[in-house]
Amino acid sequence: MKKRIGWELYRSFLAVLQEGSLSAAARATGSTQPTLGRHIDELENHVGYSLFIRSQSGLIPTERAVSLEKFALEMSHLAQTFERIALSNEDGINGTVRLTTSDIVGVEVLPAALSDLQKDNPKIEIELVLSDMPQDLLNREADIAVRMFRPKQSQLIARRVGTCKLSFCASKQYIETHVAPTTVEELRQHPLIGYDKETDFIRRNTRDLGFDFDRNLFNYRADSNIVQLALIRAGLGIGICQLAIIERDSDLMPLLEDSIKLELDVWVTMHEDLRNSPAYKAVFDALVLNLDKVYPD
Amino acid sequence: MKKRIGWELYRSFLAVLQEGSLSAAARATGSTQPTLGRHIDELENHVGYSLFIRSQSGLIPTERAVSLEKFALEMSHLAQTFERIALSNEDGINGTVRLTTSDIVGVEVLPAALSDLQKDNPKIEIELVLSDMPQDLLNREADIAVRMFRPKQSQLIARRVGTCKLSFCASKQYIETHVAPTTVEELRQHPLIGYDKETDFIRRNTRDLGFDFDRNLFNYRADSNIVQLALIRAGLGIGICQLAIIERDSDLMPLLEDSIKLELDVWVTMHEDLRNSPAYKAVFDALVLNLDKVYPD
DNA sequence: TCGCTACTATACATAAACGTATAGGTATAT
DNA sequence: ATATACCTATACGTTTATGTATAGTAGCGA
Repeated sequence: MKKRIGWELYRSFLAVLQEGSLSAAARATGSTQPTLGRHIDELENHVGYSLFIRSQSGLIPTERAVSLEKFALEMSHLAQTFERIALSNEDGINGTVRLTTSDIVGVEVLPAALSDLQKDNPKIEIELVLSDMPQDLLNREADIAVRMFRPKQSQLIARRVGTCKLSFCASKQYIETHVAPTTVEELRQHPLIGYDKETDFIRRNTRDLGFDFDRNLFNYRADSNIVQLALIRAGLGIGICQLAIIERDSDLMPLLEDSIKLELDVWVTMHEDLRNSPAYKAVFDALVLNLDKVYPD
Repeated sequence: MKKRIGWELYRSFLAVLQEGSLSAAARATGSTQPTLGRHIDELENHVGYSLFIRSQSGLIPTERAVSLEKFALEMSHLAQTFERIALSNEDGINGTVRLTTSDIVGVEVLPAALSDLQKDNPKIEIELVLSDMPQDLLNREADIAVRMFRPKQSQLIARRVGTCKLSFCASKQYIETHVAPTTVEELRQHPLIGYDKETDFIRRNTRDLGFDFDRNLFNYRADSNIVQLALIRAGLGIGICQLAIIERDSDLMPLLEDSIKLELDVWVTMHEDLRNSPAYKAVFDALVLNLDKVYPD
């Protein structure tokens, strides 16, 4: 009531919450344990109740502390963005840009797509956040996102770069030791690799696919697409993968290529606040250019 | 590059930017002019360039400073939200809730709709922000919004509470001294009150209205709906107003009530982060309940 | 059981941040 | 012209915040 809470307290609060102890938070922030302790104390007697219970193994957040974390976290994202934008020079394209994509795109597609960019603008640093959450950009966890759906938020600049086709596939080794299926029905004779949890995204996109998908169909289940791909590559069975990835890997063979009509739009998205910063624009443009080749319409 | 920018600096930066001078910012933050000056200095030699040019009339922000303002501003909104949520008590519904609505709803409708709430929960404090921006909630400028369109952001909890019908109307005094129009065509004989700038919102909602709207049609133009209403009440002519408001004001008479088929959905919206805070929930529920009566389907 | 390594809490000296006071400058009004 | 009301910049003493050092406690592995 008396005075406003100092913003440094939010920062310390978040650090302790994330690191789990005053000492660890001190290491992470470059401060010291007593200082962090004092900050937490100050914050606590500001709000009037306990935010952490002290223990020998660290500070355990109370329920209310957890419920406040997201605000401090967003502040931290904004502070980072502020710093990065402030430090990105106007003449000469440089700075750190944070990308977020699905795991599979981050591992299989982006490195190649970004190599040109690195050549042209060696001073740009890229941070890659693998995640499927649609809200990373709004929370400022990332600056630019590559996503398989159209973003809904009006605060975002979005560009559609192409179509991502999916297909069944297996490793060459698997094909050589098994009889390749020629119809969808024959798939049931094979060990199948697929998802575990049915997400909204999967539900939406498998609805009008022609045949029913169900997690019980799969012999190997994994929610991570890179894990699925690793299983396919190991020759354990047949799975679904982006055609673009299959074609670039001589060890993978597409199967029943025309049987599955699953095409996803590929979008590159950026927060509109970053439009005027040349580094972000350069990365955005490079992604649009290169992903357009990877995912032709 | 060496150390992170202290979060207090962002706060001071924002204050100076908003207040226009070190001294004013000092007054606003409860700090002092030398301290603010030092903070700005520190921030500047952190980023490596000048953020303000010092003058006798205060500090004038450079272009880059302006481009950084939004991040500090959002941080400030989050800090405020943190504080308010932290201080809102769990047992006993209290705390400060910030509402945003259009000016006309804020002035004509909300006070009555909130009176019940105030009776039941005298400890809740309401701050009212009059604005038409759809993004106030995302920027954390407000906690709950009453809007005439469906919010697009998935991070928001939205509830449709009813339909807002619009109608032509005039003051009783005007009707008594003029011949009331009986057809749309006769409207042209009368002084009309309407908008000045054609916003997206107006364009969308007047498209399939039957007759062309154009700002040149209006003899009195104002973008603010409360101003339009004031002009109508003053008996200057015929304008458009919410039927709910017309019916509650015995001085206003609806005209050609069936000629204009313009119905807007009324939505109450809240950031999902606030769902668990009882004060916000109470206000949200009260708004849904009371606006449902004001705007029946 | 002993030693090692976590951790928090406290004490104390120091360095950093701060506020007060003041100088100096520039408008605007009297 | 002179007074007033702004503003920034600088100097200086003081408070405040911080880091170092240490004590005390719990857990873990040899």
